[in-house]
Amino acid sequence: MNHQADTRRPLSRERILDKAVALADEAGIDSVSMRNLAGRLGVVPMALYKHIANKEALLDGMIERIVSEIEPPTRGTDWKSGLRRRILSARSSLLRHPWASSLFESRTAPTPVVLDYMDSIADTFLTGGFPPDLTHQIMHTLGSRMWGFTQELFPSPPAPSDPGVREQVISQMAAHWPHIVVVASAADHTGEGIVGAGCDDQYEFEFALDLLLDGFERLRERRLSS
Amino acid sequence: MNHQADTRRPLSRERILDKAVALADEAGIDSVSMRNLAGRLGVVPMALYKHIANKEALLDGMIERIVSEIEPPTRGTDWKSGLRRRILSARSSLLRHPWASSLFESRTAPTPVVLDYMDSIADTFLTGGFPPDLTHQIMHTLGSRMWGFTQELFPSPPAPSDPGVREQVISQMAAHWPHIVVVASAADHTGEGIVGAGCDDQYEFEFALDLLLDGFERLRERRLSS
DNA sequence: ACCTGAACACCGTTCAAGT
DNA sequence: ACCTGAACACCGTTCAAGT
Repeated sequence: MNHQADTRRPLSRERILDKAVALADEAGIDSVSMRNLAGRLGVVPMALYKHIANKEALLDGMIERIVSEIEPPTRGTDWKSGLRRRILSARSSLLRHPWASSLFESRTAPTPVVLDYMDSIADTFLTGGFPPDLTHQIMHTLGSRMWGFTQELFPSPPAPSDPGVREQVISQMAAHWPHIVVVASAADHTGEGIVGAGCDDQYEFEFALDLLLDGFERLRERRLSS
Repeated sequence: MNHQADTRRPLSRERILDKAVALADEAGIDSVSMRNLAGRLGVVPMALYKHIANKEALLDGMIERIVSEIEPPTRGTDWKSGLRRRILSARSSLLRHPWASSLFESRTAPTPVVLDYMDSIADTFLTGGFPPDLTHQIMHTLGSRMWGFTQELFPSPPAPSDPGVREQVISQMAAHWPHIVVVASAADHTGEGIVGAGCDDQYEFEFALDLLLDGFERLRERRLSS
């Protein structure tokens, strides 16, 4: 038994979720299997099933842990800065656990904790003067950015450390996809301008978030004035 | 052999991908396993490995099929309407295969076909007068909407067909999450206004897309005039 | 009440062998 | 050159049995 299993403490939902999150942080989400997790807890796989219905429930429980870390809404601010702050808090919560955003994407049914968060976001808009139908549309528009993440579909290859090799990779890419290379090299807010290195995810996230929030504000003004 | 395997035709990458797409359409992406797929082709699992490196390569090949269905760029239009048209074409391509967007989300490394598409999107912006750094930022902002989909994180439970039961579910939800119910019921562009039924995904997608495109245009004007 | 052992029906992938 | 058989190291989950 090389995982120092603590067989004295009894198993519990809490202890299982703690270990699941720790295991995912340490070895990636793929290593969170019922069997492996049980092994880490010094227990036979079936022992888990007395505390957690099945694997889906385990994953939902892990999501719950992440969502619980998000800052509660701050009262007394305008909708825009309050929301901005809260979403950036959700983001930092997600960033602490690199597996979290892909797990989020894979879930289909929302749990109560997830609904609580969405309810409070809806409340922020409604209280901020957005009519319900507009709130509906802009919440769809916000999408996963409500949880502080975006799908990273743009290629950011692990840039080779050797500058010569890197140069070569870039020129090979440029032969096939010249516009991608131009655009990828133009992330000049870090002052580097190198493919796969000059892109600051936090900057990009806030850029997109602010574009959306400004867009929402404009729609709200248009509604209120008509 | 109840899957009418055609043992006369030789196996090929094309034939494997055809069957994989058909299998996913018919039985869901989870049923696309190397073993099950091989069975449908009347062949032993290992036979696939002579034509496709591994499961990852199979999934990448399936993505390729989807991306190939997207309309090529139309020359002679302004960047905005050309892009809008192309993205909506990507969307209809994705909608033909319900498993496609979640498969997209799961991929990490872009294939050449994927890079081709992104290169042509970048080209559209650059040719349309966007400087490279702004193009970089707005392509991040566009995110998965470039491919015609958004994560559906808003709860849309399968609405019970019985109106009485439905009424009851809604009032139970309203007890815990009143704002969600208000907002979900407000999708009045279909004239229904019922949770889980009144929401038109295509309308929501176009709403969000247009908000983004308008935002991009405004940023471009600001740059050009400064 | 809580944990265990053995089993079932699956995975992706390897290796050496067949034709 | 292309396909096969057997095996390895895994999955999630069931059931009946132990303490």
